Amino acid sequence: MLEIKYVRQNLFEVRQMLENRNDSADLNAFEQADEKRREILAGLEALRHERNVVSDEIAGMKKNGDDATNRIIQMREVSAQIKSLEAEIAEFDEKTKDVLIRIPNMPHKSVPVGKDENDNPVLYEVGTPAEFDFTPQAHWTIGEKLGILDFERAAKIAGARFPLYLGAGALLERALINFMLQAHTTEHGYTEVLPPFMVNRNSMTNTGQLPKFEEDLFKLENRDYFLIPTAEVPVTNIHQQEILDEARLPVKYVAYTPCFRSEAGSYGKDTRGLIRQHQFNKVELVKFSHPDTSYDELEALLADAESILKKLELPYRVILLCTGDLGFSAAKTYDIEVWMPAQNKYREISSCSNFETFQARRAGIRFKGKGMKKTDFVHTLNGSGLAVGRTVAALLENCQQPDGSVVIPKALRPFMGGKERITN
RNA sequence: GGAGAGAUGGCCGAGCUGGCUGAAGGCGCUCGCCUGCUAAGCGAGUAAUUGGGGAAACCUGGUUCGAGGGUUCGAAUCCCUCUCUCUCCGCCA
Repeated sequence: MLEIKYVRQNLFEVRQMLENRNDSADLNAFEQADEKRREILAGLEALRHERNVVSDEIAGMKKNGDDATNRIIQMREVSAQIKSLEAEIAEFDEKTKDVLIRIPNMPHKSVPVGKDENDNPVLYEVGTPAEFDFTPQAHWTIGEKLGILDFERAAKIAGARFPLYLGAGALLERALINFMLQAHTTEHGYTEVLPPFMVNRNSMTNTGQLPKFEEDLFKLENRDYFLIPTAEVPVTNIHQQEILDEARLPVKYVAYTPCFRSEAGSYGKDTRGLIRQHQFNKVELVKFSHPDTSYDELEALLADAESILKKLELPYRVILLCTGDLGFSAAKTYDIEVWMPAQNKYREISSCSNFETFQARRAGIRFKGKGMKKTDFVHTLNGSGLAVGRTVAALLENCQQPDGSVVIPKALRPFMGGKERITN
């Protein structure tokens, strides 16, 4: 959420931002309701002041045994007025909040203006896609032939867009999770957490999934719980409504969780394979940073995520999301895209973002340090480190052999019980 | 599922026969004093949020004692609803 004062005083900039993001938040409704609200508030506060003063007077009179009946009668009227003004102001309050909570974050100055994903600049490429002297197979073909992925049976169990890993496939998924957690905890200084996989409405609102994107989420019936679409939600909410000690910053967490997404509106996209599933595993990095250093932290976060791909020797590139492709809550986002030989293109495998104070303001996550008179909002950041299912897909495709087997990258072998290759 | 207890400031914890309590006391923290160093000791200060005035120091209004509603001139304190936590019993991993 943007600060209400900021929106009030920078209507032009906010309007421009909405245009750059192709967003339709109703600023006019905000402007009107906000003005009306402030107008009423002035009168309301004066009346409240009167009530407070006279109530004290009445207390004094009663203490002295004086008759306070007149004042009490007079205050009855004031109280009634306060009550009606409060009802009135609540209406406009709700209207302003309703718009405010649907306004996306302001992009960082370094974010290029652009219409959609085609305008995302490629920053750099790492590694060279391997040359195959045979036609590389899609990962789902490789997986099914090796008997480690079974989408048909998964569909019987749950439906389309669910994975079923078997044997070495299940082991591979688990090994990758451990491998990533190991790297981030021991080499990059993150603290491992294992959070709830369902959260309440409030937590979803804090991180920005709600109220705008409810249709993307799985919700439990008859209970106000949602399945998490990313560990960002529970982990960022660890510190909601807290005031952190400045000396503790940055606070860094890494969490493995499954992620659940309805994928509403993506019918026909990536219908085969592990790329787009209703349920997938992800290792997520989350940081609570001092505002002054949050963009350094973003670079470091990106590097932490990249390091996994480097260790796995998978070719990838890094792109910068333009305004038209930027997520609702993010001020700046780097996507890491891994090379997929069968598709002959790069596919997103990680998304690393700085949310600045957008989520912190919604969630009430602040910090205070020595010499600070007031608290300040932290900057929250997060990034996939990495999406595990997509890593499996990339690994199967990039490491496939002419005979249909898959060679396991050296760095991963200790997590696979020493296994060097997946064969039939 | 049944029966109880509770939710107060960074933390612990009073208050809860309505007004002088934005909130005692302690811990922690900050500043000063003292001490050869450390520890101890002494003194002062220390909630958040939002509006107005001021260059600033600061002055000043409103709101906030889990959330929402009600009673009242006035509520942390009384009433109702909800959420969460804890204890005991039952059941179940």
